[in-house]
Amino acid sequence: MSMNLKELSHKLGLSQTTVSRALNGYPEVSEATRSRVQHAAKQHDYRPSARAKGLATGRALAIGHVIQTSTQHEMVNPIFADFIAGAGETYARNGYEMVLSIVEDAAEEQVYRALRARRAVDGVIVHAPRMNDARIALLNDIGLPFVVHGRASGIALPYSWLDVNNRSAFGRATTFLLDLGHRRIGLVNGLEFMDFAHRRRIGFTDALTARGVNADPALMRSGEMTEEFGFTSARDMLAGANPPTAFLVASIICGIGVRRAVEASGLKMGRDVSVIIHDDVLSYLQNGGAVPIFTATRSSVREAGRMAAEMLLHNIATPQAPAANILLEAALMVGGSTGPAPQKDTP
Amino acid sequence: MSMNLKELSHKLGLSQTTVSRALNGYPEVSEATRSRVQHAAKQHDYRPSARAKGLATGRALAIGHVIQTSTQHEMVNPIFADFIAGAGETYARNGYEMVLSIVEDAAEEQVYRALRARRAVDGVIVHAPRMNDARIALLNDIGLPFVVHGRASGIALPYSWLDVNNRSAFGRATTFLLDLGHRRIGLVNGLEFMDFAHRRRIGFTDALTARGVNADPALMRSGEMTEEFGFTSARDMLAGANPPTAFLVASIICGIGVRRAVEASGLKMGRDVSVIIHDDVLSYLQNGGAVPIFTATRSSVREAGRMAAEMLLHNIATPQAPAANILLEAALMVGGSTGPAPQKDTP
DNA sequence: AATCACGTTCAAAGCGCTTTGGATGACTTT
DNA sequence: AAAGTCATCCAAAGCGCTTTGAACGTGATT
Repeated sequence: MSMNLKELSHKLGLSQTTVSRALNGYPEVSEATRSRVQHAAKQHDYRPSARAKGLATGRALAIGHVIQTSTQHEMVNPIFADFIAGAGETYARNGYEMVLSIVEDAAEEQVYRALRARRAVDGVIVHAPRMNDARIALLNDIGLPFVVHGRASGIALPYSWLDVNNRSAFGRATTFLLDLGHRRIGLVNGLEFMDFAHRRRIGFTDALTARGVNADPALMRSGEMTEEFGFTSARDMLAGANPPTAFLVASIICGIGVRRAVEASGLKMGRDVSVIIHDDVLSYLQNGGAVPIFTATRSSVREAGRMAAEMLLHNIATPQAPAANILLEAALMVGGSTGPAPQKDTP
Repeated sequence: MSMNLKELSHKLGLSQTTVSRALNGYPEVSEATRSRVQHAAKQHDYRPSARAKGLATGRALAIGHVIQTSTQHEMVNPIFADFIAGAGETYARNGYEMVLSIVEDAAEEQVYRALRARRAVDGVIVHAPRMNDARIALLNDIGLPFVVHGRASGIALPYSWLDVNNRSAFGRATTFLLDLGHRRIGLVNGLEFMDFAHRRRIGFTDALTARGVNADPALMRSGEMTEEFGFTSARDMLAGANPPTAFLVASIICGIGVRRAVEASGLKMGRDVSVIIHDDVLSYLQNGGAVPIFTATRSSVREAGRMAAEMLLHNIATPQAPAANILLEAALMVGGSTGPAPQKDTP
């Protein structure tokens, strides 16, 4: 159907060398022939075969994203779609392809090795790093360029990452609640072997102790960040002896569950109970319209995808460059879900 | 780093031909040498270069997924992550790769042409078909195998698709509400140039007229299926002169917005207002735990991804086979969001 | 007029596989 | 003993590009 280099060059009465060079912008081609070639290429919709080009150049012109799905829950990370939407824009602009591997936790190492051995990609983005994540050493080992979305506490050697300042974000949110008079604050966190969740808890507890408030273990939950988890966590805490007047919640999805629990308890969010969520600015689950539903620490994951992809392409282009790091600060946006702590009934 | 065929065959004292054949399961190799080769390959972690193999065989061993993101809203289809999680499992089992292209609506045709011309993929899955979707003719034209997730009304020629029976699902849900005594039912639908949304409306209105109930245009909204859209649609309808006692809602995300509006109006979902959603069984946004939050028409989009991928691989393997179609019936699952219509105050 | 430099073009090798069309030797068959 | 079968193996061509090294013609230099 569509033509190849041989046919195109034949049709033009030129050698494959010249045509290839004309199209790839090499200087040793006269401007006259270059434009003649470009015209013909456009006209016949010629595009070099990705495989042949990759074979010849040794570069795959593709980036891998390996996404885990826990066997038990079949859970897909909800921020994933927006992250790759952002990254995909960067790839498209630079002539790269994005290849996705879905993999169960256990087989993950094999997938990275396979990507490398088959020369299927020029680099990978590491998603959802855990503490002491083994993938970082592995990728260093096999020499596959990578950028981590997040960080992995406990890893000594330098590596490229892009992360939100989770500690500071949750610290500021906690202080904000304290300023409103809240003293009993519930934390609805992600799984704490995930690095971001660990950092968020540190930010939370540090901010509490800085004000002389004790972090009550009964008010801290961690789990897979589903709506149901938000609901049951908040419901149980609210049913306790000394219930919280505020919640700090790891995601908008959890936050929706928390709201459901608050309302199921006959309370009103923003009046009886304050809620702050972390908002990744998911395109399909925006935090309200003009005025945010939830007060939130906010950082666009789509933008993170764009930037992480750019870092990676840069790493690939200049392999000798040192590891780069980007730490984004989340914005604390006030919405309708927070207010002053309700006055205690005085006897 | 990792070795190639030449090195491996040299190390074994065999020709490349024999090693290649041994690994690819051809019969003209003795069992003794075959196992010797397989051992050595495993030991040295040899895997054929994807590019070289693709070039030699003419097959890409990759499937393309082109996902749109409207320029205006930067909206990513929320069902997307789970669909490709399902499809990815199928690909992994069959040695295929998944390549993703993010594209703005306008440039879509170009992306398909490019995938074909560059021989980057052996086939594609078409997501989110619109009515009279132009992509179907295009793909037929350029001869790129494809399977549509959904259908496109108005297309004459046969093509492979896998779809949920949206008309029947929304028809049954409507009848269910009518049986509960509801007569004023609001429809919160997707954009109606999307084929699935169109079919759902037909199912809804047909079921109403079958019972002699008029479909009130004031009770039908269509838009991008965000939480905010669900909220504003329900809020406005509830504020009308003759408000609905029930809602039929296109997705769980919209449903969450509808619930917010119901509660903001001081009403209780399941008692004052009934709500039925369509539930795609998104892994990160499950419809409650043991007992569903929302009564729902339910069909797993992850399972759809698995099946669509299988259809496509089958189409590729046997190109002469006729177009295949799969129509899935959604399950109507009763949850806590529906109940009998409230009695009208009789004067 | 011979040499040099330069801009432009090309033939051919190579990337790492698969696959075609033999070769080789052992074992039967006649 | 010659011919035919069969199971194994191999050399080499080919997939569609990029890139090396050389050739060619033209105008400037000596």
